[in-house]
Amino acid sequence: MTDGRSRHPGPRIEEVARVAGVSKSTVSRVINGEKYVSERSRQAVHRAIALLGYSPNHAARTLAGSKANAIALVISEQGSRVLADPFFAGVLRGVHAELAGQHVQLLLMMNQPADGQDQVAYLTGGHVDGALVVSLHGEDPLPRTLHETGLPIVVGGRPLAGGAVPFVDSDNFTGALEAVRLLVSLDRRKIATIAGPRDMAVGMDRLSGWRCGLAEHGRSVDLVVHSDFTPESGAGAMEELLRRAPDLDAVFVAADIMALGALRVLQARGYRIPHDVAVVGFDDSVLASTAVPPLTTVRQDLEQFGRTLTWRLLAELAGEEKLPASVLLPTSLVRRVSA
Amino acid sequence: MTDGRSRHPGPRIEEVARVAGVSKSTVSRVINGEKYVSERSRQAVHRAIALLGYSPNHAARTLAGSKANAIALVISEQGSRVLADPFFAGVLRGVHAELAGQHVQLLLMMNQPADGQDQVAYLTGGHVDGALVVSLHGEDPLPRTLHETGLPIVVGGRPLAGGAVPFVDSDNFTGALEAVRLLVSLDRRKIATIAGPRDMAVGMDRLSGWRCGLAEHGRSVDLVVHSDFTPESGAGAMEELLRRAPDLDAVFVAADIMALGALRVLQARGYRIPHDVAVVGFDDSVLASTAVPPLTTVRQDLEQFGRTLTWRLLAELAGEEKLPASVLLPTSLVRRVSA
DNA sequence: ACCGCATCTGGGAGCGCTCCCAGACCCCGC
DNA sequence: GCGGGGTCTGGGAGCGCTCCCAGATGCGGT
Repeated sequence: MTDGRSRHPGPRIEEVARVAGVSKSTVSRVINGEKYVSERSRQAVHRAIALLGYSPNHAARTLAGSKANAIALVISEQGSRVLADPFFAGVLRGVHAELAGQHVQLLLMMNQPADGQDQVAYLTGGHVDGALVVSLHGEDPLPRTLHETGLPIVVGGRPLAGGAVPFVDSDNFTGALEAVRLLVSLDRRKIATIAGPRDMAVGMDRLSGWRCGLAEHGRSVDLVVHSDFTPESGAGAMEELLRRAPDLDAVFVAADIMALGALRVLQARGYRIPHDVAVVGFDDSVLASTAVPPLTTVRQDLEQFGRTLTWRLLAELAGEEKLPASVLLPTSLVRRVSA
Repeated sequence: MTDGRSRHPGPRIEEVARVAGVSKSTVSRVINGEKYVSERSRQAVHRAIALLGYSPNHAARTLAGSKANAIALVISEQGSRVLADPFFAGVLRGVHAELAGQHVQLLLMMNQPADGQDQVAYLTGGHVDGALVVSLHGEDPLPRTLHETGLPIVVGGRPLAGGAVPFVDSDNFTGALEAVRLLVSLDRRKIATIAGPRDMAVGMDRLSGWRCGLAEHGRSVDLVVHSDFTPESGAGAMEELLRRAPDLDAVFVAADIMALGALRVLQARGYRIPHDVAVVGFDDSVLASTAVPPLTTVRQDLEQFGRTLTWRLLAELAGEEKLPASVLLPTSLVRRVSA
């Protein structure tokens, strides 16, 4: 059962050419969308392709041509930090959608601690035309390293490790800012935050938004506890906040998953939500709508994230000019019960 | 910045041959681990490869050879059912680990409703040597379709759509069985279950385990409500169970994520856990340890799942004989507070 | 001594494309 | 009329490998 399908199945370009009554050069031009092909030939080729069910051989194109017709999706799990799951599938769906009909293969690579050098070598070795690097750990050196080799890359999530690496990210700052503005408009006086870790841009940007939102109303920005995107640490952070300010009346939590822990602690302490303490999360994950009470949160569109990431890379590969160095995607406040 | 890296960077096989003082045929043999190469030549080639930093050109190997040196990871999201996220990243990590050092590219494809036929054509078109099909929807026809074309595939999760398609799955049946045995040993008299949907093998297998566990003690297997792996539906199912049997004293919930909803309903109704009602979940997701109270659950090792999936496919591609048609991976009970 | 077989080696065809070059044809301006 | 473009076309080299074939060498059995 292992094979039976011989060498390379299906018709070759030669055959398409014969059926279409043109040369294989012309067929190649049609496939690659070049100009200088008459409408007549183009039609004939398309008909022949459809008739024969022709699909170009990827390896041959890559070998003969000057591009690899493939991009890599690199998932960089720097250190022990594990990729946040919900994030992943959503983005992936977007990437795939954007790639549809592009004759571009999507190669998957995970950056395991061991194979740092190998991976760079592989990526810059001409196997791919560019890479999408999804790295939640902001100081991961990989994006910069790759960018410096000249390989076109786009990073998902703002890299902290500087350089002029193009990236796509959700507008975490503005999302947080609007969350705070909502809390202010609800007349909350003492607004705390449970922030993400300091070495992740996503955490820091949300923290900045919170700070700005308070600063623009002349409020104090003291009530910050850093945490690490797990429910336990969210609970721990909430406990500390309550110790420091038992009379707080609002918390902006930098991730729904942490908000779950915070909610639990608040309720255990007898705070009513949102009456005593208003809570706003971030992400609008599946957890938000099913929390008790349902969580008001900041939504980011992960599929859009993936699409944009891919679009940006493909545009660069297509040689487009004047591309934005980076893109911030809008977030939106989803109002539920907790605030 | 778009290029500068010329056609195909790095040394060719010819150059390795020159440096090693052998012919390129011999280098090729070494790379592919063929026999009939003297130890002397082998060493020389390895040294030359290391010296030059040579890495074989994937496209050329594929074009010249009779295999594609790539496998596909197909994520089949049949219908509107969205791939369960936590599942995904874990499995992926395992797949990648198993592939390390194998000179095999991992291609990612998602089966979007639109492109069913294209995808089959692509997969059977010689671009890949085999495929890993991860499909949570048991009646998805894709695994069977692919298998019938003769393309070597392994399915992650037992397919319901019959055929003799090789698969790897967690031993959901035994996991559920042991969960029930635990509940029985705790002297619970009225053990209900919140099951998964009927069209997913993962749901049905866990249900069977529950049934068997009760049957072996002559208990009734009436208290079943089907649900769909979301917290809301878990809550709804719990409500219905309580309506039917307010005096139940244990629930086996077929997924942690549903257990969250069930826990909430039980507590809202004033049931103490585990005192009044014991709850056992499944998956040991991150949610389980942080639930209140921490959830006793059945653990499946997702990374192992991915590794096994990949191992099975690679073994088949290597022409290994006597491979098991399918593999069930052990699960283990994780005892926490809820039961 | 011979033949066989297993072991090791190099040469060269060719995988299916893309890209370059040369040429045919047209329409324009002078 | 003729030259200089732009448009369209086909032929063929060659991308970097693998695989086949032919040959060279060694070692056993008869």
